[in-house]
Amino acid sequence: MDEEYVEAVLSLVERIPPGRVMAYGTIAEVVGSSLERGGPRLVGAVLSSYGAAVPWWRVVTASGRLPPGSEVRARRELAAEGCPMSADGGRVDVRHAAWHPDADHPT
DNA sequence: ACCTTGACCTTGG
DNA sequence: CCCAAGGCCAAGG
Repeated sequence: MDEEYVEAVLSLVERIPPGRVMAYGTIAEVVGSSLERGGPRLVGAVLSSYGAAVPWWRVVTASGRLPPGSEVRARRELAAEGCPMSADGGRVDVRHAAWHPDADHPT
């Protein structure tokens, strides 16, 4: 696993504002556009192994599902941040919570 | 070098 | 809305 790629992913995840989320695939696109490699699955692998120190719960699947195995934890964190969720709280309302670094463009 | 696995994504039933 | 199939890229056995 490339140190460079891992760092790129982790630093991006750290930039996701509280209450907002980013999909694995979106991260793969952003990071991949500069490093020219990787895909959604690789992003997942990175967070799974090295994501403990970053707000990994702000990364969800394209359909708003929470990371398998850590759903309870993620759900609690997101709720505390006021992230828009489905009524049952099992999924994130991606339509309203999705965040993209370019959209956060500085003035 | 080949095959299997995985915190994925999209499309079709 | 849920489930299954194919495509995807890289890591591990």
